[in-house]
Amino acid sequence: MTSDSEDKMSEDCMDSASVEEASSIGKLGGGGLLKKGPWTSAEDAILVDYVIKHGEGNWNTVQKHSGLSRCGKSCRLRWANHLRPDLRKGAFTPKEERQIIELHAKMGNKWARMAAEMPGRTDNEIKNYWNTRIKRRHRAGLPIYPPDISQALHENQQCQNVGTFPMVETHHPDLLSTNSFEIPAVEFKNLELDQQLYSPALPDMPASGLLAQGLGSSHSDSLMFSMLHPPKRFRESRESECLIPCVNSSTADYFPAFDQYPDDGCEKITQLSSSILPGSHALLNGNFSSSEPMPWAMNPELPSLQYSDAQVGSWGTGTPSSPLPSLDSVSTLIRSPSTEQAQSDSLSRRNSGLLEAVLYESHTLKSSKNSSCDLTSNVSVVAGDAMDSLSQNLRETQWEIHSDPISPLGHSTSSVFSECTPISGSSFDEPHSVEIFPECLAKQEAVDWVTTKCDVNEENANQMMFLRPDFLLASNWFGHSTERGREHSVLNDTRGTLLGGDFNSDCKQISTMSVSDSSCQKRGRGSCSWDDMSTACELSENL
DNA sequence: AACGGGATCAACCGCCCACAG
DNA sequence: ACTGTGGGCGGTTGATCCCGT
Repeated sequence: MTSDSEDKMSEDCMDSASVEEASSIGKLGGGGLLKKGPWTSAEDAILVDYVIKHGEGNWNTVQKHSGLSRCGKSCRLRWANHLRPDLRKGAFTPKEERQIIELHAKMGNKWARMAAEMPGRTDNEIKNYWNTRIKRRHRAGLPIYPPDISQALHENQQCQNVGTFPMVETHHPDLLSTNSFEIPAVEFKNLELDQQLYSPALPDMPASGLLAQGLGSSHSDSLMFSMLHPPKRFRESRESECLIPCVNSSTADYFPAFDQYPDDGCEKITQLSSSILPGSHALLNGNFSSSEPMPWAMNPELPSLQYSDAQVGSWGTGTPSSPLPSLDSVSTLIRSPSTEQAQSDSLSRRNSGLLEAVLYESHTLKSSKNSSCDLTSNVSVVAGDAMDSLSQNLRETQWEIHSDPISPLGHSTSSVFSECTPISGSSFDEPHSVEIFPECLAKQEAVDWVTTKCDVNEENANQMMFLRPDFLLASNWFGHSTERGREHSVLNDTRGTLLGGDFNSDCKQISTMSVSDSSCQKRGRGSCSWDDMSTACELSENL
């Protein structure tokens, strides 16, 4: 449908006021005016009935076949976001929250693709969650991504370069479609990293992500924006079906290594998650967080992927006020200089353009701290090496800045760097560390287990209920509490009842514990969200 | 109890792409 | 090659909820 046609269709969707008026005068139904606004249980039932009989698709025929006075798009959305029997309703679990952040670091604002990685979750849910989280973090002066995410990402950047795993996108369509930022897999073969832990996902860096998230220094803004803002959107869904082997599969499917740690709780998850974060937004987004609120993290109006020129400029220029940390403090812990040198030796000029900007950024960052660093100044480098160099810089940067134990990915970090993790008091990124004590992890696992069980049951319930003959008659199946216009799943409420109290309690408890014992080097997630934990930590500190 | 502001989320909007004719 | 249609996507809006004062 063309924009015009769709616009026309949208126009056909009259506003709520019109709906009420029309309803009162009997104009609804039969293909006349189309209703807008909140869906009623009856409408849901009609739509479900239609889908059962006709299947998904042909949404514009819903009105004709079912008499539902909704435009096709509205029907599709309602089905996809609320009525699908396989939906997982309810709050995101800590595990899911983590996954969202990781996926966003990897994909950017590709909500649909992210949703595809999270069975039962909708793009809308994820988008809302993310936007809310971003607002919160901005307001709190926190970076978008936990430092560990970025660090893990950089770690993985190299690990995946090993290129032994064929999974996931090896070339992001955005990149391929927009510029020369193609990173030949062969370029990674020379890299040596024996991080078995890591999965091999190759960088999946949407142009928009790379671009807006951080490569955009004031210097590179103009350069890369022109390069990376191709047609506004690049069709990804279908390509993803090819590139992502397990669309709509479980996390374990997408990240096969999960299968190895079915019971290890979030630690394994974080370990694994670190492996799925190839160069991406986080690369240049959240990983610059330091123990102080970043200026660029203070602008609450900027979209998640956008930073002011001043912000990004400060990265590249390495001004005295720049939050950039020491770059070389831990490089040897990560990879031997010889390895890096060897990679540098493999530089070529095949890839330029964006990569130049990447490397330039990398170089600038590093040189800002240590002008004697022998990082190559050649801005025309192999993509792999460019990213590697940048990764190295950022990793080092983060290592020094974020020796804090707060990050949920601390496990992965610690696992990667073993016992070398410096002890730090706190960080303002995740304002205060929420360290995972063994008992905390146990709680996390317990919560996850309960959540999982509930979800399973919920899904089963959905599926079974969906098959019940009285399903369509029982509009309350949806658990709609029309009170005050909101809809709540009965199941969700039940789950919330089951989890809510203890969950929150655990969060505060964990936060208190971690604040009180910053020497603990075990880092990772608690049983609550980062933001919740951050908030709890703040409260703890205030107390 | 009333109020205000932030948080949340369902729904919509505008744009775009794939595909069939 | 062109056009129309179906459908998907990301961004935005607005209603409601929640919580602190």
